[in-house]
Amino acid sequence: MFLKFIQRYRHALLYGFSMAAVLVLLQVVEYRFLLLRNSFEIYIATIAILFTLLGIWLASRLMRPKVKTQIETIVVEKEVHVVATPSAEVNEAERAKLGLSTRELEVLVLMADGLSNQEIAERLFVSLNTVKTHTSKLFEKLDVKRRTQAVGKAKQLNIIN
Amino acid sequence: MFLKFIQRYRHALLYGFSMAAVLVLLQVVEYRFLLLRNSFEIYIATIAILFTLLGIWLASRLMRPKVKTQIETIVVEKEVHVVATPSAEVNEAERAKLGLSTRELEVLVLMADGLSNQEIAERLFVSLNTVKTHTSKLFEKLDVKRRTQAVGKAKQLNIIN
DNA sequence: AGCTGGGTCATACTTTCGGGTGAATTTAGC
DNA sequence: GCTAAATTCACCCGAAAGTATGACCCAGCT
Repeated sequence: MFLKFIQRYRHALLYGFSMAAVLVLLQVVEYRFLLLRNSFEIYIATIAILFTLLGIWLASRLMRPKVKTQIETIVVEKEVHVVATPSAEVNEAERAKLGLSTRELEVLVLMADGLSNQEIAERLFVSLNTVKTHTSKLFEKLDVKRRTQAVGKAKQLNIIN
Repeated sequence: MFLKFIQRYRHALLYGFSMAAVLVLLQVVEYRFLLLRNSFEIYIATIAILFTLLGIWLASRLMRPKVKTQIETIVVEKEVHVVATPSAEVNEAERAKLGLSTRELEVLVLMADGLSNQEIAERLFVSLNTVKTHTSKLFEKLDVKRRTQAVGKAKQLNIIN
């Protein structure tokens, strides 16, 4: 838990600590070297440059490894699939765990096929408003905000497909 | 000559001017707001944060992907592997076949994570309108009408994981 | 009979999407 | 240098999605 947090936000944390360290360091030496020579500007400029470099470093750190992490996590997911899913069973377990009703599940499936609410409504012979109600509850139960996320999460949990 | 120099190092110059401007600005207001409240640290921290952001921006400007040609040449090699590769390689072949640009692919990936256009815009440091343009072209190239379908098709084609 | 959960529908409102169009700027390739 | 593709951004507009709230019906349970 805690370790994972550190792992995940290690760069941000490191940045924070660096910032603190630099500030402390600069304050220690400020009286003897900088302010004596009436060079407040140099002091600020130093900080500016330092933190610009830090920003550049941060950016290069944060932008790269994203793809890698995704791939790795997905590999894990796939291993799970192999070990424990004959598809239709986990399906039911997860569905029950989340408290999804049959109707909501139907909507979810059609949603995953990329149908619009209107199309889902026509397919299920209900009104558009009804579909919206279902999707709303669906999002609530799946703890997501958008249909794209709902589909993603549902697939990940093996509720559908 | 001189114009070309400006053209080429426009970002660096802009950075320099920004830095100067911020310093001046901060010095103008420092006496009334900051030092009055005995918050020298806040002053420094503000500068640090500002220039960190500037650094990040600079980095994302300067080290942006210029790899288009490389990718396309590599694609040829990787098509050889296509038969026997499950994830990351088929990726490239299909991407090239559909003519998806790097930026479009980035948008696609974030879209598959269930982010809204606004969130994607913030993540990529571009405007909402730009993201919309990308999604439009994506839908066209993937021959779909909605983002849900785009994500589904992309996953099916192994363009994204 | 009363309560509960699922399903249905509505109205009103806000936000997000997506289409269409045009345009400036960069970059790569010729 | 010129061209083509890529990237960026803007404005408008209509459609779709999503939120909030309330209401009605019905089957099953207590």
